[in-house]
Parts: sequence; C-alpha cells; structure tokens
Amino acid sequence: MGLVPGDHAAVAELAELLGGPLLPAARGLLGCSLHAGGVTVRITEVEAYAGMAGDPASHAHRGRTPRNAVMFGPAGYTYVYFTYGMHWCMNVVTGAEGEASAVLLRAGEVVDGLAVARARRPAVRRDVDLARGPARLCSALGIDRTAYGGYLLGDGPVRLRPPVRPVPTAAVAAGPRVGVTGAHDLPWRFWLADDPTVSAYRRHVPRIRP
DNA sequence: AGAGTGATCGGCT
DNA sequence: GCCGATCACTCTC
Repeated sequence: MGLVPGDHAAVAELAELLGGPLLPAARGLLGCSLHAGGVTVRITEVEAYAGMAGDPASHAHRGRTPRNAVMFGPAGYTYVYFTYGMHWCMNVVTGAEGEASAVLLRAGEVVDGLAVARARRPAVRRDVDLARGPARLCSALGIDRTAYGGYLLGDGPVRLRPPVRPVPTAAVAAGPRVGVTGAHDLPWRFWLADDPTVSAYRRHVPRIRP
C-alpha cells in the first residue's frame, strides 16, 4: 500500500519526535502503526527506558555492549532482544546519539493481516490477545533477530508510521513499568486507556498469603 | 504458581 | 575461558 500525499511530512515529524526527549517520544509512539511480516498493528502500550541516564532497568545502563549497541546510535532504529530462552521483544531507539534511550513496544491491536497473525499465534484464543504483551507483539509480526538495527521510518522490512489521526492526550494513561522493582516507581509506562489490547501484566507486588 | 528456555555479561580463574 | 545469576515473558497448571 502506497503512502498518501502528506505522509512524508508526518513521517518527518515523527522522526523528529523520536529524536527528542524520551517521554514525549514514548507517548508519541502510541497510536502509530507498525508493519512487519504481513501484519500491521496499532501500538497501544509502551514503556520508556532512559539508557545511561540513571535508569538501572535499561539494558544500556551499564554501558555499551554488542547486544545493546544500536541503542547508542540515532533514533528511529530498532533494538530487538531475546529473553527467557524463547521470546523476542522490540524497542524503538529514541533521543540523541550516545544517550541509549529506547521505548519498549508492549502491546498493539492487529489492524491488518489478521489471518497471518492468527496463524503465527495458534495458542491465542481472542484476537485482542494476538499482540498483547511485548513478546506476543513480536511473535505476531514475525519479528526476531533479523530485525535488529533496522531503520523503521524507511522502506525496510519493519515499518513504523505516524497515527492517521493524533491520539488525544486524555486517551493516554501512565503508570509504573512492568517488572521493574527499582527504587523509584517512575510512571514511564504509557497506554491507551480502556483499550482491550493493553497487556495484562502488572508491576510485581509482594504476595499476600491466603 | 511454576516451568520452560537460552543469550548475556560481570566476575572470577 | 568458564560459571551462574539474571532476564523489560508466556503458557499451562
């Protein structure tokens, strides 16, 4: 599908947003569409990670390694990592070079390629669950190590595009990140309020014995 | 509530 | 080099 006139300017605007401060970049990713492997999702949930800038939860916190190298480069590229022995997760690199900030894509709504996504996720029963969770999102889109380091705003195999219509500020909710028990409970997780495709995961809370 | 899975990286030797 | 703790998760029980 081709780009309609006017998209060029909107893509340039998104590129500029991603290259700027972390939290606006993270919020700006909500509502964007992400296309890969014959499937398109609308991004509904993200988490911000501040790289070297005092964020112990960031994979780049302890400095540059072969794994996280792309995060130290310019914005608009993708950092993909493998975790728990079986799952891929995807980040969009943001901010200035050397900063290593990035935004984890945690959930999306499948808006095209539903049959393909279903075929990739045979265990998932409801369509709203197809890309609900960072690893399921990658799985539904067929994203793996081959996506590492790719540019998202060009014509590569993984393409990120701005929302057709802007997401109203009032539609964006914020809260603590998932799985981060760090000293400060920074509200760096952003999602579209009341969207059924937002992931179910919650911050770890100490277990209350029955 | 717990199993499953393997890359990564710091710390050692 | 090698060891082992860790991990921004998913599924099934």
